Amino acid sequence: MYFEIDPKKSIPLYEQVIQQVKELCARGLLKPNEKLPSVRDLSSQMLINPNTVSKAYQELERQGIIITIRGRGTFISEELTGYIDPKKTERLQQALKNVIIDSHFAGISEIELKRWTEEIYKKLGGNGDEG
Amino acid sequence: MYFEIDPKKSIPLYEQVIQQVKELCARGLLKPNEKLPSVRDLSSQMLINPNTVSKAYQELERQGIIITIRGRGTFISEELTGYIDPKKTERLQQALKNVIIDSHFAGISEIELKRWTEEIYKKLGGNGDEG
Amino acid sequence: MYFEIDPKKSIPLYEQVIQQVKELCARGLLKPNEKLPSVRDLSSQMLINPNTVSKAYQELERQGIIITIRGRGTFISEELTGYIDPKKTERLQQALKNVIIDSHFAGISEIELKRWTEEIYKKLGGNGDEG
Amino acid sequence: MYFEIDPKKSIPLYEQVIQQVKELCARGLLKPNEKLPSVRDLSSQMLINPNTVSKAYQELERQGIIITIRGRGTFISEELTGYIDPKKTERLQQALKNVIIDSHFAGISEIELKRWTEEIYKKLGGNGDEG
DNA sequence: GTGGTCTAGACCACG
DNA sequence: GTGGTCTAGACCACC
Repeated sequence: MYFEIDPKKSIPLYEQVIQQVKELCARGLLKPNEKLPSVRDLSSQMLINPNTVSKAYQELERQGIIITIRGRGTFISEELTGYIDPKKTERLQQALKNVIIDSHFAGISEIELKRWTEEIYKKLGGNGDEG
Repeated sequence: MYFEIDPKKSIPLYEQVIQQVKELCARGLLKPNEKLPSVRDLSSQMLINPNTVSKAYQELERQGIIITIRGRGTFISEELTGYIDPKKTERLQQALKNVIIDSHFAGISEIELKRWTEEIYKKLGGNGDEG
Repeated sequence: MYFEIDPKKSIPLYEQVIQQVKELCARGLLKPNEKLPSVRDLSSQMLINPNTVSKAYQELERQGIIITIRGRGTFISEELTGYIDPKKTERLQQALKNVIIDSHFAGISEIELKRWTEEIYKKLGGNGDEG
Repeated sequence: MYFEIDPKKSIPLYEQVIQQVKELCARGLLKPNEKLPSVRDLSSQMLINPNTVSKAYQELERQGIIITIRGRGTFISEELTGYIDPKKTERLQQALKNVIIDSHFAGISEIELKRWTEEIYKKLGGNGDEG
C-alpha cells in the first residue's frame, strides 16, 4: 500500500489523503479491521504536515470509514451501515450531475461517459482479492 | 429562466452561479446567442454582490460558454469547440471516480448509480424545445 | 476600400476602426488628401453606432492622421510630421517588449518573431501602388 | 527583485503586475520554483490593494507561468509547455502588426524597429545568470 | 445602459 | 502565515 500526494493540485492535501484511503478501501487493498499507518508515519512518508494527516483521519472517522482506538492505532471499520443518508444521496446526485454537465461542454458523449463508469467499476472490483 | 442560490452551502456563490448557467445551457433553456441577465440585474435578483456575478461571468467566458460584448451585455456562445482537452478529460474522470467511490460508501449500488446517470441525461436532453 | 469589425473581440470597436484606417493608410490603400466615408455612411456600412465612428475619427485627428474640414468631410492628412515624440517612442518600445515577452512564453523563438516582422513590412509596403 | 507600478498609466494595475512578473521571469531574474512575494507583502510594497495583486497572480497561474500552493505561497512554474496555441499566435501577430503600423506613423523606420527588437532580446537574454 | 477596475475591510480554509 | 471568497461602494470606458 502506498500513497501519492501532489501539493501542486488545487485540491487540498487532506482531501487527497481522504480520497486515497477511500479508493484503496473500495478496491479492497485495505480490508476491514486492517491497521492504517500512524499519523506520524504516514506524514513522514508523504512529506506533509502531521496535522494534515490528522485532519484527514478525523474526517474519515466522521464518515464512519475508519475508527481510532486510543493507544492501539487507526483501523478500517468493520462494515458499512446499511442506512442510506438522503442528504448524502442528494449531494452525490448533484455531484454526478455536475460531472455530466461539464463532460457535455468538454465534448464527451453520453456513451463515452457510460464507458468510463463501466471501466471505473471494473477497476475497483477487479483486484479485491489481490491486496 | 430563474436562478437559485443557497448561501448556506459550502460551495462558493460564484461557483453556484456558474453551475446554474451551465445547467440551463445544457438543458437548452438558454440557447446560443441568447442574452443573459446583466450583472446588476442578476445580482439584485439573487441578493448577492455584483462582483460575485461578475466573477462567475468572467469564468464562464474563460471556459468559452458565454461571451461578453462591451456595452451591450453577455450572451451564450454560438457553438462548442469540437476540440477535446486531455487535461480536462483526466480531471473529469477523476471527478467521476470520486463520485463512484463516495457512492460506494454511501451504500449506492452500481445499478443505482447507472440509473441516476440515465435519468440525468434524460432530464437534460428532454426539454430542449420547451424553454 | 472596406472595413471589417468584430464586436465579439475584447478590443473596443472604435479602436478597431482606428486600426483599420491606420493599416489601410500604411498600406497605401488610403492616400494623402483622399476623402474618407462620412461618419453616417461608415457607421451604417459597419452596422455600428455613429458615435463609435465619430470617436474613432476624433482620435485619428488627434493623432494627426486625418483632418476634418467642416462642411466638406474628412480627409487623410497630407504628410507625416518629421518630429519624433519621445513619449510615443517609449510607449512603442514598451509595447514591442510586451509582444516579445508574450511570444517567449508562447514558445515563439526570436528567429520566428523576426520572420513575422519581415513579413508584415513586406505586406505593408508591397501594394502601395495598387490602391 | 523589485517591482514598480505607475497608477497614472491607463493600463490596469493588475496588468502591470502581470507584465513585471513576466519580464523578470523572461530575464531570468525569477527562476523556476522560486517563491514570489506573498500577496500581502507585494501589495504593501507596491502600495496597492491585496485583491489587485491576487487577481494578477490568478491570471498568471491561468497562463501557466506561476503556480500557487495552498498555505505555502506562490511559485514560478517549472517549465513551459512546448505546445503552441494558434489563437495566441494570431493575437501576437496582430499585436506586432499594430506596433509596426504605429511606429510607421511615429516616424520610426523599419531598420530602427529591428534594432529595437535586437536590443530587447539582448537585454532579456543577457543577464540570466546575474539575478 | 453595459461590464471592468480598484479599494477597503471582513471572514474562512489550508498547512 | 498563506491564498480564496464575499461584501460594499466608487469610478471609468464603452456603446
